[in-house]
Amino acid sequence: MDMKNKKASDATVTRLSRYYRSLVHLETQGVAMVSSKALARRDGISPAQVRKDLSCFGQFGTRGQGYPVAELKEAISRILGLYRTWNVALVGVGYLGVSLLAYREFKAQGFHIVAAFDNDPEKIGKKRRNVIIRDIRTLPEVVKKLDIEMAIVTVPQDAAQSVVDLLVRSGLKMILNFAPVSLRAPVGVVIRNVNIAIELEALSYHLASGG
Amino acid sequence: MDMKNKKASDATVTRLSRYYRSLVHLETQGVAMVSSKALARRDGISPAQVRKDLSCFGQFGTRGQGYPVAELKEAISRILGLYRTWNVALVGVGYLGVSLLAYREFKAQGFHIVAAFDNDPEKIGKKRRNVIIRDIRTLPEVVKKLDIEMAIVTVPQDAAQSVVDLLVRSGLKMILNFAPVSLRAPVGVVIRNVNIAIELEALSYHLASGG
DNA sequence: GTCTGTGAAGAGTTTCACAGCT
DNA sequence: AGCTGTGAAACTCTTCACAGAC
Repeated sequence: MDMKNKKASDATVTRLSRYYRSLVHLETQGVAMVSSKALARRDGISPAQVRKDLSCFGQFGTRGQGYPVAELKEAISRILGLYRTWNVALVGVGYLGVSLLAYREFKAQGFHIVAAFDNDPEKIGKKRRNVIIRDIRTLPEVVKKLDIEMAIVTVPQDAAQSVVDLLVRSGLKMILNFAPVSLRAPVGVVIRNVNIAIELEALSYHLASGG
Repeated sequence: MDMKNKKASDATVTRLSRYYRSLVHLETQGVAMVSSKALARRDGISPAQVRKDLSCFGQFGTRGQGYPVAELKEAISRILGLYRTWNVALVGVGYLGVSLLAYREFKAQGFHIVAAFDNDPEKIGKKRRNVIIRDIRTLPEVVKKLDIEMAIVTVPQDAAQSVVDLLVRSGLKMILNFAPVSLRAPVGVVIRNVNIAIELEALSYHLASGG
């Protein structure tokens, strides 16, 4: 990967994902070129922000013209690692876990959930959405055998830290955590947290404080 | 609400939710006082950050002693609006929607999903997790009748904007959106987005760019 | 001594504004 | 003319450091 990558912040990477979606949409509409202004408006972002974000990774536009939709889409797909597929493990097959197994957007972006794990003997061995549920204790070997690089954690709070420890011991470096708890992991392991209850609390803050 | 509220950023409010969870935990452990340092360590945050965050809303601590766990918990619960219950509508009863209906953390924090809506005649009239699924067209009247103030949107991309428009017309001001698309709403309406695919993309960025 | 509360400094992010290309 | 790319300015958020309270 020979992109210049000055230093993209987390916020920049997140916006890149948005641009990507907009570009996919524009491409299906047959649009060939798009200006930072037009891209920005679609996402409620400033045109300068769009240009700065993109400038972290190279020069994709032509002055006076704008950005070529297809090429920019390709470039972002390479930056975000969407040009390839990723094998993903799902740990914790509760309601949320099952709904993620069925989530189409994942497969569409190249994220394949190839294994699911749980510790409930009732669940182990069964299939949900065509994925077999395995004993959590087999995780380290399955990770190696299936070449898994990412994990999605949807276990209860209490179990989350020990699951993360197990994932780290198994060599995984990318974890998406849905348990409502702060997790510790060694440097080099990237954990992203999705905390649905906290999102609602942020909303209720606005109402409660007289928004 | 007579708190001083200097100007709490989104990040501050999110951290408040974390502190709240830690405080709940500490209270069950019988801990009476906690220092900013101890609170911070539990969440991987700096002690100064904890103090600054709290200082947005008042002075809750005692110098030399720390913060009284029970009182601080109460105060944050008031700030975040957790001292009361909120009636919430769920729009879009797909896999994700159903899993949110079953999400215990919501009820524990006072968020009650009192109505679910869909536009699929197959689903309308049936119950999932003890909540009846209603015709989306009845939303405005049901919102009024059941005193609903928040909505969770789990419909497909294409439908998301029109659902948000309907919610806004029905008088809702707080929306939690799970559709992977940027939404427009008038000022005064707070929309928070949870975009699960984007989270995975941010992870894959780190791996793809040689993390 | 310990620990909070907070102004000031530092770091990071966004916006501005304009040079330079088409 | 229109639009990108980017240094500089503006703004925001975090950390520092210390006065003041126990």
